[in-house]
Amino acid sequence: MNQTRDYRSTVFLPKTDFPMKAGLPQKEPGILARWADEDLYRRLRDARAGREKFILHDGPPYANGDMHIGHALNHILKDMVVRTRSLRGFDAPYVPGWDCHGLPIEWKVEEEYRKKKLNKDDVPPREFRDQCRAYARGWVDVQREQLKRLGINADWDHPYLTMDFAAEATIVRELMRFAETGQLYRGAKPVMWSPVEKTALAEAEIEYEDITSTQIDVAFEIVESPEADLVGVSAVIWTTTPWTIPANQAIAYGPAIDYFVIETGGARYLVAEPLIDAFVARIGAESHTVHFFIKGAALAGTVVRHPMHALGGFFARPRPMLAGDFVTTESGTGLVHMAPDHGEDDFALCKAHGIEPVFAVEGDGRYRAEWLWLAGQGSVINPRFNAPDGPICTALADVGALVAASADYRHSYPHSWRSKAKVIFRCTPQWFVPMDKPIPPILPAGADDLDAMLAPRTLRERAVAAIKATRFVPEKGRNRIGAMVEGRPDWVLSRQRAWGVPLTLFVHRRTGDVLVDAEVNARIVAAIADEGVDAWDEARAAEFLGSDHAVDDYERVTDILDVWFDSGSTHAFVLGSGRWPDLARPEGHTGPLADLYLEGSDQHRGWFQSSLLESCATRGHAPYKAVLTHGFTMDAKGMKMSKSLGNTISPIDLMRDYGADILRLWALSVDFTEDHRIGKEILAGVADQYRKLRNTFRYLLGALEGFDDAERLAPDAMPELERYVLARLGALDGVLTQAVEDFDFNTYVRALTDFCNEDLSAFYFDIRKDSLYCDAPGSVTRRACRTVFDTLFHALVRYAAPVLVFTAEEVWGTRYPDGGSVHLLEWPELPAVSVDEARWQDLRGLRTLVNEAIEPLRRDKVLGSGLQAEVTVPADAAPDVDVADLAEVFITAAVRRGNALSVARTEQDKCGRCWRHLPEVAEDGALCARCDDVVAQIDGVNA
RNA sequence: GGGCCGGUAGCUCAGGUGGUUAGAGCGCACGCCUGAUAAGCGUGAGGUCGCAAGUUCAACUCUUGCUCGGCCCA
Repeated sequence: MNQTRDYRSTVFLPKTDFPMKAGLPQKEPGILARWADEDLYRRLRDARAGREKFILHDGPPYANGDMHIGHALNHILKDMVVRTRSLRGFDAPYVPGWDCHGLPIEWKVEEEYRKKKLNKDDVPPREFRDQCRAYARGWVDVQREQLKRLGINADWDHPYLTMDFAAEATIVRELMRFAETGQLYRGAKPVMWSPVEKTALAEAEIEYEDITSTQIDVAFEIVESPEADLVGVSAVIWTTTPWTIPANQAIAYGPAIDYFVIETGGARYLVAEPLIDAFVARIGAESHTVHFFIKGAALAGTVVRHPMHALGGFFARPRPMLAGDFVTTESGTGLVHMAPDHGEDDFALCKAHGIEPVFAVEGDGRYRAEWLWLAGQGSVINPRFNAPDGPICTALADVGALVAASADYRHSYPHSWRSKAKVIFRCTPQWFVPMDKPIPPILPAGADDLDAMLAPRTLRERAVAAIKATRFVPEKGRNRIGAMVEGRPDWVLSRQRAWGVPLTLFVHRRTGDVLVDAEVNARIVAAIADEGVDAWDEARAAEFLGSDHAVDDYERVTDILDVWFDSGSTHAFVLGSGRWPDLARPEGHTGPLADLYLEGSDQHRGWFQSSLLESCATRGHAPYKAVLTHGFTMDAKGMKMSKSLGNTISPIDLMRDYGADILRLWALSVDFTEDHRIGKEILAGVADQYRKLRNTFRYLLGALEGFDDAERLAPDAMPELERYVLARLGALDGVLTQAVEDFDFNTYVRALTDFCNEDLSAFYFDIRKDSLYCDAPGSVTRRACRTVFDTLFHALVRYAAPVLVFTAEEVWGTRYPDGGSVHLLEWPELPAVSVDEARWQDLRGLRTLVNEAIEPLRRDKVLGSGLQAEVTVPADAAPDVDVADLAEVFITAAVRRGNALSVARTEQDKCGRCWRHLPEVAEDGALCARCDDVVAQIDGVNA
């Protein structure tokens, strides 16, 4: 026994096959394949059958292009929501969907035609739509695989597509609800119109870019006025859209603005006072004289004539000067030319004075063939058409009305985001949903007259009320969508395109009324459910109208619906149709069908709003109980990602390089409610965090090797350290539970990692190494420790499962190879323990002080390991704790009490097995009493 | 140009209704251990809280302006 023996083989070291290095990119696909084989999604549905539902309704991404970082973030968050609710015991189904109709896809297909030198107009519409359908289908399949790779647990085999025939039929049915309740009207309004795509565009389809335009000053001769001195003077307007002059019908002035008549070069001009200098500079005059002042309000009743009045007809009509509160003196002349066809203010002001639009510009941007000036010419967005030497300016100059013209005005101008071409405001007949028209109330069963009186009267009022009733996370979303809904104009539903759901309406040719006939509508819906939107064909009109209506009496509307109407109806065809039994609400359910909509903050104007309006109009309430919004992902410097800047980061690349679990951990670590960043350094940090979590599991797995139930101890029988750790776990559980409730995932992840770092790795694991490695397997401390490890394992693997979906499965499978999927488990139930946490906090504070005191001795090479330190603590520190227990918690040799905190190197010899320095150890390398017993046992067994 | 939101250590984030030397984790530096080892432990250094005024006895926290960035809109 005098020989030093190597006791390594007698120490119970952690033992596991769970590798330290994850190799996620290689490992994850195999786990995905297993989930697919086992149909994990369906198994989870079965496991939660009958439970309370939590329904997240997936907003449909557009089926065009590869998954980008925004898609990845959005779907990871959705998956986290669904998985955490499922873990909490809810039945939380996840039916993914795609938005398939609309201009971008149509445009791509047209582009393919152009490449083949084909003209879209030569292709039969049906064939064209088939191509669009195939194109959308292709991207659905691509995106589905990319999203699956993120580990999203969804019903991938049964997604919803807005181009499914059943979906198209439901959208049509929803439109009919609007018609039935009088919430549709055909009006003429200036809408954003793209002459290139020949269609009206939604605001979402517009982008603004700086361009240089021609600016012109045009003189309109005053021919009548209550102010006699004004007759013969030229009212000067300034514009950057010369092409609108041929549609001019009035001039607006600001009633509060001061105007002057000035004279230069023999002509007299009416101009707003603050703008005189700029005007004079534009016309290049050397000098001018001021004649007289006139207040804007005094211009009422003044009439001018169009510079081209000699053309007769439309141009010969008098142009009134009208008061407009939108007129400012920021630029121009303080007089604004009014073309009701081509401006919102213009339209409204002229309408108020009985001046109607004239529809002079056709869809392709040319003037109508019979228009007296510029007939058949255009396009109006062509810079040369508007140029100082173009046809408009030339004609104006010829009649002496062009006072100034230069092609040098820089400003921001709307463009079609698809074609990048300039768009114009243009009056066209369009279909609208009125925001402020009184509509019949939708009342719950049992409502009385008072309820009816108090019910919101208009769609806008309904929407505002619904916003009040909705939970917003974060709360600021309520303010944002609320302001938009309160200020938004009527909803333009119609588009003059081919790829979309038709407005399946018949309009009476004489009365202009929309036909509302339940039988006709039923025939239309049935046909579209069978054949898709192609069924809305002129040849079928008689069939749809049936015997009650004469085909010749009705005009079949050929417009298609704004795609926002499609997506705004998803709640109807996904949640309300019964086609997805998992999403069915129990009998008698009222109110919103979705618990949650979760999208980027841009959707306040998009899907959140279109869904809100659609549902309020047809059901009287929002389709969702809560709305969760996330910000946008920026690059490492906080700048937005764009192809042109070359700073885009692809989630597909990240999964290849790091693995989906790293991407998920990133998404769930940042404050997604704000804009947030991603970059190399950030991902490196996330990867470090991941390794720490992984090693925590690895250590637990290793330490739990061979653990069985017989070893288990009740908390009451455990040392206080164990009960303290269980209490810490309980506190963590509370934080995580609340974080799930609040959708506060960054707190969730941080609480989890902090616990693993601070409470486990740096504290509990470190302290219990001695017991775990060296105590006899049957010892109370070791059994208590392993029992707590088991509890920790079961809790942590569940907490981690919604975040690190692949790693948690790997962890679970390592311990329970036949234990099924970790993702079928529910939230852990923890033993109830009570300890004085404050006392432990003090003790840990003392532990830190001890460590600080040890450090100088280490530096001076007096000692290395803390086990060589003999610590004196003040007598009043932790008075109720035994010094032996203090030594254990501090991981030092003996602790004794004295006056002040001090540390010295121990005199005791080191046990050859547990390396502790104890008085009973006869010499360095000999055994302490505890180890002597354990080794004897082991030798006995092996003998 | 307008509305809304945001800018706290290298990174990710905490910092009720203004009040002692602004915190955590990670990273980093230095050290320890070599029986979690491409791991574990300890100590430490890092912040004029975007900038500038103002209110106040006192502001990261309130007000205004500016700046940078973002979303939406024109």
